[in-house]
Amino acid sequence: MNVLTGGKLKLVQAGLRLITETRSLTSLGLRELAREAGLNPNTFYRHFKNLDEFGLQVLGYIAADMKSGVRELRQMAESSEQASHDTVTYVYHYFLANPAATTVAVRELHGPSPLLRKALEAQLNASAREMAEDIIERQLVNAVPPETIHEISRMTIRYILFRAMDYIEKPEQREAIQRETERFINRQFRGAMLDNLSQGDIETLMKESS
Amino acid sequence: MNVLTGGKLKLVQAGLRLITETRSLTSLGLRELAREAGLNPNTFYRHFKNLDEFGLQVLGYIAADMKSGVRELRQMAESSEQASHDTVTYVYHYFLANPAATTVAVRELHGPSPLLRKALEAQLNASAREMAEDIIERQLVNAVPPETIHEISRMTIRYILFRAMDYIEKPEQREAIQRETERFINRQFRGAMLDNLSQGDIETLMKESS
DNA sequence: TCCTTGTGTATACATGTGTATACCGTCAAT
DNA sequence: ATTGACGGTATACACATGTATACACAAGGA
Repeated sequence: MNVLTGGKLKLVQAGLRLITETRSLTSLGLRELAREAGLNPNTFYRHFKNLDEFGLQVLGYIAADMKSGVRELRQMAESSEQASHDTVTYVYHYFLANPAATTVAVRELHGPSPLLRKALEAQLNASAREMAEDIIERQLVNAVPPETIHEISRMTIRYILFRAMDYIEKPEQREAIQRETERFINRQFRGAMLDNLSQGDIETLMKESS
Repeated sequence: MNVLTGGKLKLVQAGLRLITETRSLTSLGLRELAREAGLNPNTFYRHFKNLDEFGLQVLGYIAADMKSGVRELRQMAESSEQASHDTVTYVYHYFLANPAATTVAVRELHGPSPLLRKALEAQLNASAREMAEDIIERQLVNAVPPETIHEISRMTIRYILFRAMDYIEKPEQREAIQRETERFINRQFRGAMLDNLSQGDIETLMKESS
């Protein structure tokens, strides 16, 4: 049984709630958690060996959740422009719907715990790989070699996560952030098409097209 | 007198030392700090009102230091490729030489304290503005409108900071990270040159050049 | 000379923390 | 019907934390 019930669920939810407010996963206290969950402090031990295990488990659930979310992303899209727009829209909406999970991910990705950092990085790389393979399979940008697509995917995933906090916290900037992210992606891929051209080549190319 | 002396200096240094190890600025304790500094816990109060003020001051010193470092960046560079290479080299070396300051910046940029976050963001935006104005003044990429240069600068600054932790912690990846970052910047600017072209335009352009 | 100011120390207190031990109800299996 | 695991509780302990008050001592100006 992998699903959360009862006290364990309450504790995890309490953790996510606290994190969204002001805290970070690694700074949560056992008593604090129990208090927020409305349980006796010692109940914590019924479900987790210590706080590290708690953190890892929370991360695990978040990862599973995100993964199932991203999987739904495999949709139709005619062009790469279209794809980037759709993807960005979807991902940001996901972040907005799961602010706690997003905050955890952003905070702990550079947080003080090497354990959590490693786990999160693996998770991000997996997402990036999926994204890249999707792009390659659907031949959205076949002018760019696969390895470059993977690299850009990794960058993009991180950039989006980076902007996610602002997206969540500053509603009036959401549209701007989303468009900015789309520009980011498009410039990366378009720029990558010119990777093997020298700067001189590009300058003459630009003059020709004007 | 803006320079740090005696106990105050010791406390700030202790803070930076602790942060580089495992901690984050906002999670530092007053007693912990004093212990690391070899001082009596209450000496802390002689210099700082509370831990928030301590954090802000530390950030202030870091910001001042970084600013003076970045200012030295205004150097000669023939082309934008050359400039991006030089800049990236310099910035990463700076990070390497100031791991504590870098770690603080990365951690707190998305950390739990809104106060520190705001302060850091302002600092980053200032750096990005400087970078953009430098690029514009020296006409390194005059095919791209100023507003776009500013946008790319903001993205770049954040991306570099993002990668800084890996750069510091994984020596064997440093070269790779640096080259990756250069590609990032070049693709952004090259991609931006094509901003006002449709996807069809680009495809024909690519075919012509082959 | 005295007095103030700056810096560091010592002691003390209330509060919060992680953890250990022991107790209790529910419920399913034997 | 008894047993044992599971989830939850109560009490207690040792320790760390932020903070308040009071003391010490050096340097400098009046």
